[in-house]
Amino acid sequence: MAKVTIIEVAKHAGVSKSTVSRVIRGEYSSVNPVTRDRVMQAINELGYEKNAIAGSLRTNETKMIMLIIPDIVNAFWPEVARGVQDALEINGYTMVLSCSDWERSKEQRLLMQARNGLFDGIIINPASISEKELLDCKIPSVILGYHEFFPEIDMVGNDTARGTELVLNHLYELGHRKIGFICGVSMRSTSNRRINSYMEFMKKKDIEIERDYILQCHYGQENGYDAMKQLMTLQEPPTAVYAGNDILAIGALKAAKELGISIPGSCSLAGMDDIYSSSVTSPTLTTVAKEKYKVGWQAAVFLLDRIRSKEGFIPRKILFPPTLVKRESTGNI
Amino acid sequence: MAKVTIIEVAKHAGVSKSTVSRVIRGEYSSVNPVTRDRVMQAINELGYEKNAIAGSLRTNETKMIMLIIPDIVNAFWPEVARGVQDALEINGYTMVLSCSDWERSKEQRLLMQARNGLFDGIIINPASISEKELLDCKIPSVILGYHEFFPEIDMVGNDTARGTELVLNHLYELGHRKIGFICGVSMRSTSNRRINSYMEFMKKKDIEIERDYILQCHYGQENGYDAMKQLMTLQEPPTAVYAGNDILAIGALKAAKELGISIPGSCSLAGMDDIYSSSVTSPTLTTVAKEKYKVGWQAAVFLLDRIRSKEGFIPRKILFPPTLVKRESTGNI
DNA sequence: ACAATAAATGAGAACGTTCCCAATACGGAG
DNA sequence: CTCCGTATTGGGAACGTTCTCATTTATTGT
Repeated sequence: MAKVTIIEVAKHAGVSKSTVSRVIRGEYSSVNPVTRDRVMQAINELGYEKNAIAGSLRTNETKMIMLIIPDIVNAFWPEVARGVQDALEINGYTMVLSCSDWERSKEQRLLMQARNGLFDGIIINPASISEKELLDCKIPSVILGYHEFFPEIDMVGNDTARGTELVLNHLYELGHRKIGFICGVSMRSTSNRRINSYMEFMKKKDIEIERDYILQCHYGQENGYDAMKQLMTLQEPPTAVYAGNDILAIGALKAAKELGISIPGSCSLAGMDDIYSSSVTSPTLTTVAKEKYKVGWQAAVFLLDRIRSKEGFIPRKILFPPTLVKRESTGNI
Repeated sequence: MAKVTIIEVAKHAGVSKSTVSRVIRGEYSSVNPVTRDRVMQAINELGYEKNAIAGSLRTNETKMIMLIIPDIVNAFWPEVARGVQDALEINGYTMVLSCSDWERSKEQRLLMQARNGLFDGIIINPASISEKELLDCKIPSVILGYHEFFPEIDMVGNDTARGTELVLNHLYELGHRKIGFICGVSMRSTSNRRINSYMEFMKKKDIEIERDYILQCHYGQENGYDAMKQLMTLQEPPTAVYAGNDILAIGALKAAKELGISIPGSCSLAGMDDIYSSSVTSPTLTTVAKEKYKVGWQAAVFLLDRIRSKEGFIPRKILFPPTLVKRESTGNI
């Protein structure tokens, strides 16, 4: 009943605990095959199981990585998490998933745990912490998503600016010039960048920017709904609307239906993220697919890399190019 | 740079490490307020941070709980996970999330980690392991979902049989007697139970069971699509279809559209799970909402309970009653 | 057959806490 | 003034590994 330790195994096999330890850790090269077998047998007979905690105390590594995301319920993150997990797993690491809920206090509490030596690394989509706070953890880390304020840290995300451009260009090519923009506002800088992308595109195409066409709101379906109603009741409503994410677009679609506006007949509509739901509405939504799994995977790869070769890299940044998913909600003017 | 330990804090504050340890653990009752302050100050000045690993080695607890689910990408689980996490968090525990992918080997690997002493408890939706394997871990555990083969272990889930009954009754009351059933097949016993519920209901209502109305398939959208086509091309197609989950229902809806069958005009359609997507299709889908967050929360509560009062409980089982969500896809015959 | 090298093993000190028990200090009662 | 209970503190042994050396045993070349 009392749990069996390496020492008892050693006694039972008639060797020293050092030898048992070597066998456990798979350091076969330096232990005689026949004693190895004897030890193995002792392990099986006694039902020995290694105490990972004790090992970690000595080696200073836990083979566990903490992944901090704002919210698992949000459809985007689970797939990223899967990428992280799969990449870690084949390298013998375990993923620990936690949510910050965009709350500073939770985020800090989680980081604190990491500092306590429980994790060998952190992959985080930062909600409110600063680069300094992260660096202070003295633990290898990788940033998820585009964040301009973390110059020193590895980063992997999606090139949303490029995504915006893809959508706008698609609408432009369909003949649209009056393009509304329902822009989600997040805690960090992402959404302003999107507005910039929009502005730039318009400038590049020599389209005058109509302030009323740009609406900022939170990322909820009802916000998309409200925004769409607002856009459609302008004296001169846009002929196409780009919503900052699919949830907003779904809300917008609902508004259009209520107003009797045919999509894409009277107005084209496009979203971003390519969540599953956007493929089951009627009409199905044109949107931009971001890399999710791949982002998670790459983040894990970067992190493991850092963990293994401690020093002196320059920070690496990867933004994956998103792809346009053309569906039914966009059409010629 | 070298990390500062309890000993250096002790030196710096001019006390013994025992005293520092007491302060760290918040055992304030047995340390003089003034020395306490001195220790606190030393901690701050040196930037001391407790090494959780070392502590765990001694106390034999890590305050970490492993949650094993088949797949985070599946819309159902994230919310359960949130429930677990929130309940654990307020009790000072951390959730570690891992996915088994319904693979026996992964599941076993995860359990093995738990046996290694890394976790104080397990909450699991078992894919392939047996009760014995779980009990062998000698760690408090809770089963997620309905599983008949775990009599000795606490369990919390949804009463899907009741859910099926709710849907069927709803359709019955709308006048439907010819009810098709697209039944998902899972690795474990759940789906057979659903067929039983269906059979029982039909028997209770004195409706003769038409074998052709019952189709078994995997839980993919395309499977729902195929099944619906099959049902609708029978000589005497059903006037209502109940799909085992929303994904199947969405596939079925697509098939109906292609066949020009109006929903709910010519055929009613209902799903189960109440995933977000089922609220954005046209028509929106009638479905059954299961408790997700609550299930996770309750599982965590049970587990903590077990952890705290080691011995001799009888196993507890809770099945939450699901609720019918009436939407547009069901109507009078 | 002997030295030199390589392979296999063992002994014991870390790792940084917590826990048990002994030691000391401080009051108040007798 | 002494004794005893209580409140604080300190000392050192766990906890179960891994790691560094030293030691023993086998192997090779001459």
